[in-house]
Amino acid sequence: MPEMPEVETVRRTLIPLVKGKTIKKVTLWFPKIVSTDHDKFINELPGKKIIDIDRYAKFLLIRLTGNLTIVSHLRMEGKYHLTSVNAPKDKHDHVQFEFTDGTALRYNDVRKFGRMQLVLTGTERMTTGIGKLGYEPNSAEFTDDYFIDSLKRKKKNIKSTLLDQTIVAGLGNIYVDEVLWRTKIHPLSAASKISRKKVIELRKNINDIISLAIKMHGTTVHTYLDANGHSGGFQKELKVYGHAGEPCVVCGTTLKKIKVAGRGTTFCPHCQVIYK
DNA sequence: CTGAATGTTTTTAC
DNA sequence: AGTAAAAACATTCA
Repeated sequence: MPEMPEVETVRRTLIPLVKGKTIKKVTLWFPKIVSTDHDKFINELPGKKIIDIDRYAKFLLIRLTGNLTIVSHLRMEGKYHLTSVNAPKDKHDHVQFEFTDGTALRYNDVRKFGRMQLVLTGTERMTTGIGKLGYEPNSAEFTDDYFIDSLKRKKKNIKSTLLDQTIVAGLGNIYVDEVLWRTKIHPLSAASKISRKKVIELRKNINDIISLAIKMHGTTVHTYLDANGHSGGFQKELKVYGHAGEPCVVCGTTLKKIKVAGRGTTFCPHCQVIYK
């Protein structure tokens, strides 16, 4: 489902639904979603209260009393929704957090790719793979110098580089295509060969597009919905993703779709320059 | 039937 | 050893 703007939208819509609620019981209908100890997940959560929800890149961090944090990654299709405890279970509801007030937070995921981990608050970077991530767009650490220097040492193409999360964390397939189109860089360009000037422009566009997408509550292109079941608004702003075969809005050239890093990649063969 | 779909992790291959 | 490409995960839809 989601890249950083969608996860941020989920975070914002989820907080008013669950903050302050106390967990009464946890049910794992599809236990594999939880990749830490299942008994601990079921036994340690009852009695704990949800204090807040944070986010790093595409990871949600559900903060609980008792110094506990549930690290939740929605991967491709994960969704949260609040129901009454006795509402019928959807075919793809996999985890339920039942609260003391009779409501329940359910995790629904058609493809079952999403994962949750229960960790001690403060240890997330050590225990969950968040430690391998690069900086977030719009963070103080994501500077021109850092970005220029990081791209210089990469040996692969720019699309794969932006997707792998180790330099910038939070972009996914949709926003990478959009950002590269806006910066007029061909997705197969060697990351290390892009000029300093273009890298600076690229960083600005990453920041701008992510900010705008968050403002518009994310992008719904497949099945993404926020915690209230609402779709995003940024799909109206997409210029290349999902528009293969249509004319480029800048030059009119037919947008082309290829495969890069195993992912569908749409770009304008005329506007986007290849650096190699 | 075949392939592709918002993503990460694991395996394989240099 | 470290990087990068490929496969795996599971389901639905065109």
